[in-house]
Amino acid sequence: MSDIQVQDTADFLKALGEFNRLSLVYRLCDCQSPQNAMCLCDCCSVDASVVSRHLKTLVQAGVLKQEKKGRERTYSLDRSRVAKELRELADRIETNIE
Amino acid sequence: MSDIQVQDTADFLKALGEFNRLSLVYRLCDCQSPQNAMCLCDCCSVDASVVSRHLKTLVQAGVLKQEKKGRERTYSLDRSRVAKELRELADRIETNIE
DNA sequence: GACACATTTGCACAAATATGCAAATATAAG
DNA sequence: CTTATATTTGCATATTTGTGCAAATGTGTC
Repeated sequence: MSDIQVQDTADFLKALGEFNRLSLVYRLCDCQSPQNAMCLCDCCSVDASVVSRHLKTLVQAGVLKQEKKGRERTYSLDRSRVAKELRELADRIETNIE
Repeated sequence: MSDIQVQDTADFLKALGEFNRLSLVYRLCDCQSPQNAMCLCDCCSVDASVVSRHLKTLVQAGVLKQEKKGRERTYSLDRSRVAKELRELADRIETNIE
């Protein structure tokens, strides 16, 4: 496994491994439609600018998808992508190479 | 989901979300028997004391199991625990609550 | 264009983190 | 007990990261 692959996976996990960001993810987990940033602010008690930055981090890590809707931007979980990544890691770790 | 549960999961992911620590995990992935710290030093080019600290972090996060063997300490992946945690998260994220 | 609202960015700062080195500790072997 | 080896800890430090506030930007509405 190349260093770059390891780094990519580490970055993906790091994006999820912070309290406020994971709270945002769980919050979006329960939403059927994309949500805008203002709405997502409710779930963590930090400044809107901080939420904006966390959302950006999650988009860059491939956890969220972003859409422009007029003056708002809406966010939704990339459910299949995140689940796939986590399951691949789980499989890799559980498999004891003989 | 309680704040404490979110924090625990975030801490677990954060432990995995660092290059050298994830390298250690992948390295142990390919080992059938527990390895000592000196041996594990090979896989990341940092001081032994740094490896020691990373291993401690991973043990505290429940990723690794530690055993004392004479003057060495050996480490092994808690494969089932890690896989279970990752799969639970994957399931939660993939499931769109109707 | 003027205004309102949503979001991002620049800046400053505190806290957390990763790191290396040297010293301390633990323990096996002689 | 002394020595050698494995690991941890204390300390200093550079870097990264999370945060808030104010200003800037983008965009719809009047």
